[in-house]
Amino acid sequence: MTEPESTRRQRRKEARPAELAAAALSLFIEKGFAATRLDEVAARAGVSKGTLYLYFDSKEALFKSVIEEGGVPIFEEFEARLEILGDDPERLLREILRGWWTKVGATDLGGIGKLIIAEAGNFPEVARYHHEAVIVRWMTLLRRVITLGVDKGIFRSLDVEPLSQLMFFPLLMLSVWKNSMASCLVGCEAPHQISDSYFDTYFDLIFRGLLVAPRQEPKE
Amino acid sequence: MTEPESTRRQRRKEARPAELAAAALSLFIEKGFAATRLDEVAARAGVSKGTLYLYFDSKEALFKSVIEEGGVPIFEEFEARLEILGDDPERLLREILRGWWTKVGATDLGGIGKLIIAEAGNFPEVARYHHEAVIVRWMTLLRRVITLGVDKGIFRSLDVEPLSQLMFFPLLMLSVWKNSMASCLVGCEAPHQISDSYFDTYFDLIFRGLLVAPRQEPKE
DNA sequence: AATTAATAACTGACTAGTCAGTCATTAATT
DNA sequence: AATTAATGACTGACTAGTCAGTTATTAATT
Repeated sequence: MTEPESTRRQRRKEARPAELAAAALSLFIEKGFAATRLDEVAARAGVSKGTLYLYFDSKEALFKSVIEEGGVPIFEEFEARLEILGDDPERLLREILRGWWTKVGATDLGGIGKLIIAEAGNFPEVARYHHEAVIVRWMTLLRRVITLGVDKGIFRSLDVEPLSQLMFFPLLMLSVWKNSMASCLVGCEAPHQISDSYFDTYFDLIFRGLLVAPRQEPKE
Repeated sequence: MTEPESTRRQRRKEARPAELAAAALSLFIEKGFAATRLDEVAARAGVSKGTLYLYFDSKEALFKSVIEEGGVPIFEEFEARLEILGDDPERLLREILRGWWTKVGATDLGGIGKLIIAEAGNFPEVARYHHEAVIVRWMTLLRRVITLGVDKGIFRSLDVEPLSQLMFFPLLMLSVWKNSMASCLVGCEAPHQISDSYFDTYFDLIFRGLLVAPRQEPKE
């Protein structure tokens, strides 16, 4: 009668790949590809290293798999939901930006951004894939909505390419920050942490910069 | 008569540390800490690995040195130059943002940002040092100038903390991007590269969002 | 229902290769 | 001649990847 469940080995062929991928993703984000030990990945997934090699051919294959599984499904799901919204550009734009944050930026998937940034030099083809399959598609969505707003005369006629990047970068940077610096600054006295009013100020600033006729702010 | 200079070994005690640090910085930025080989650092600096160990105690000491040398002097130099400017907040703000870009973001030093992001998980104390010694000081400068503008009634009275981050993040992200994704997207067809009008649109957007009374844009 | 045989998921000790760090030797400088 | 900067072969610790063996599970037999 010695810990019947927890110590006995389990056979769960279906669940292993996803569990291993999740463990690998979190460790790759924490430590980077090269500094991550496969023994540690296996341990975090609750299996031995040998099991890892039943499901993935090599460390690099594991890395590629983690990148390729993450990001794409979420984008496609989000894109599908967006279709049914109207054609109010400001509403759509807020929806996309908030949507990216809640579905990606604020979740574990946000760490993929940091990971890609860190490993692009070592895995250019993986970075290119992620760029094509995820980043470009989100940016294209943004550009379409911004162009819609410009055509309708609601948004100012600025250069759409840099504009979409300027919309996105504060969110992306925040997500990257949370997955790198944030965890090592715990306990550091408050200033220069990300405050709650970040999003309010973000939307205020960009929409005032973007709209032809911004709403008046309340008199003081 | 076989290449007298290039093959003969040189003794240049003074120049070695800086040359080794520069070689290490560029490789750490390209590949990350763990994936960088000390033989490669030494080769790039034109010496052997043994020489590296004459000037640095360990790989980690080399890393710390590279981070601690880079960034701080530039900030202090810039801060000193800024004193002699007037007290026009908009001009000062443009000067700081442009100054950061030309002195840091667009140079090799910009890569330190990417490096810190990538390695913060493995070297939290180094990340904390860089945060305190560089990031916080630039942000404090920004906040001081923004507060000055708000007090003078030139800038809108928004929350200064997120505002300074929102000013800075598009530049930081651009710098990080150039040191990670950019190099692996060469030859990728034009869209989603960073265009020349990025800065124009950046300043346009943030100052229209920031100023109480933005300049009128030219009639169409 | 109980026993036995067959399957394959899982394990971890092992191998082969890599790389941070050392040190005996070489050669430039004083 | 003495000093010391520079070298690169060497070592030992570490880890990606392997594989012979173990055990949970399922199927067949009694």
